[in-house]
Amino acid sequence: MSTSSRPVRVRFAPSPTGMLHIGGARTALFNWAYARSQGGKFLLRVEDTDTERHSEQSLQSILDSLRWLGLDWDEGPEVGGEYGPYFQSQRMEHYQQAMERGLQEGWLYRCFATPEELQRQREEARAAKRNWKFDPRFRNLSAQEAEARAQAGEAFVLRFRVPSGQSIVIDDHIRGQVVFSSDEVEDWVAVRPNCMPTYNFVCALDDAAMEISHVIRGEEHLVNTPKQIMVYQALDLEPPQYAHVPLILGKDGKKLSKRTGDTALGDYIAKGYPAPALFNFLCLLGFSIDDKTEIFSREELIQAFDLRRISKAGAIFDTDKLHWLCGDFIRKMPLVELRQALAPFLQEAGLIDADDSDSQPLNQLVAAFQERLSLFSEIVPQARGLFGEFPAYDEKAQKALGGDNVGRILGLVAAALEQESWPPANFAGLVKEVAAAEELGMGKVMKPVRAALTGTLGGPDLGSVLQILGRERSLRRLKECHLALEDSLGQG
RNA sequence: GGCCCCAUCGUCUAGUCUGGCCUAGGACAUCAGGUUUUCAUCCUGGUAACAGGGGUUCGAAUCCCCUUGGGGUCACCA
Repeated sequence: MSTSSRPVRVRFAPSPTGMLHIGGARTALFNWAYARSQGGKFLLRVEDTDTERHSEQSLQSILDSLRWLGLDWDEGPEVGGEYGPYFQSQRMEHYQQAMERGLQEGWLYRCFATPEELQRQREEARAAKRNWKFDPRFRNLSAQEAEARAQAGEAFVLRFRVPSGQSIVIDDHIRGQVVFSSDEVEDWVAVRPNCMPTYNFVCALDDAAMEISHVIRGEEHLVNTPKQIMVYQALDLEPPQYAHVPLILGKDGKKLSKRTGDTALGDYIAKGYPAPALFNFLCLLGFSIDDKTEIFSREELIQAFDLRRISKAGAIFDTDKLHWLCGDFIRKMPLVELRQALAPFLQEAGLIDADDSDSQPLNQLVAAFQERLSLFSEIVPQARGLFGEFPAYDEKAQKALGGDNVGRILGLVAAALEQESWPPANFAGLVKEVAAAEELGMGKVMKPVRAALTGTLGGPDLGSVLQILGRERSLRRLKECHLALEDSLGQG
């Protein structure tokens, strides 16, 4: 059967050695989108052949991250499937068979060179500015001798016998035709001395066993592809189709790394990035629906997804645009949802009680800041000044409070406010009256009032601020500020 | 260094396969105005790119070659 007519089966194959990387998340996303757009299957396979490094905790956090992004898998951990197991550490029998076959058919051979020897050879070659491939001494050792040395207990690895003089052609969906010469490929290690197979070997073996039709992965794997294709050829199987996605770059133009910002999806979750915004943004990195569409839903993506619309060049992770997108999502969220998203951050900061998810002040806070947030966590410093203790006056506020008659004005506003029912029906009108009586512009009154109320000059309209603060706290802040100013006047 | 990939505004990109509709479109950022009691939002407008050089062609951002630049990779990691 030709690969093009095979049912679409794609996989994301994380190695549970840490949190899910942003790049990995996007790769998973593209795989998912392709499967969903083609009516195929999206599977997860855990690459845990390096027993030293993998951890259950990493796996859980990776699965959580994928779920958070809304990437559901049809086969894999926790859901099973017909092609399992989906943990490489549980697939040893499969690999064992292939090893034996490879040894028998001669495309795998035992290499007895020690790591130290190889290391030395590499260094020598580097010093002599020579290219070094591998130690060829064992490539043509007779089967009997190799067998004998193995029997004698000598440690060995299994190397893949790379044929010489061949062209390996990859018809990449994104990159077009890429040709490698087999002469450039070393006799790579397929099986470690402890019998654990290595990545390139199991990857091909499992992709074949799981009938993966399309391998969609990061461009850093492009150079591995010839090795994997050779495994298919040795097994007399047809390789899958490939699509190598460009890398996500940091501000420095290099592969995104911790140096230049958060690289783990978990970091973004913790900081309160809205999931649909991050989902959308990840798509925009290296993919476009058309010349205009910036914001789209999962359904619209599935509808429009096409491997041909993935670009070839690497993309810098543009946090400015991400923040804009997040803010846009937040502005469009129904208030109830936004409140639910914000509540955990406020609770964590001790600004609301665990059972307070629907109080009036909270609802007003949410409404007042909806258009001022780009991340959920940004509500915390804002709420702190309104729900918590009065924050210190910032520089601009101090300046606003330093004008002539400010103390007097605050007193007037406070007095007028005290006469009003609560919440005041028309606070702006009230301020206007005070301003008119004092023959001042409205701003001359609003500014100091705002400063007295919030300690700063920016923020939601004061009508909302009053409601969030409540009558008692509002009046207290105004009066305290008023008194402080009168005092300093009296003294000075 | 070898091999491989890539190259449009500062950034993400459309346009490239199937040359002409491109006086190169959109978005973010930025700048300037407007709305608003401040901030934010919102609206309007501006600045800003086909890396360079050769070809091919009536015509090239688009095809070919070279140069330059950037990236990836060279493990008993994945």
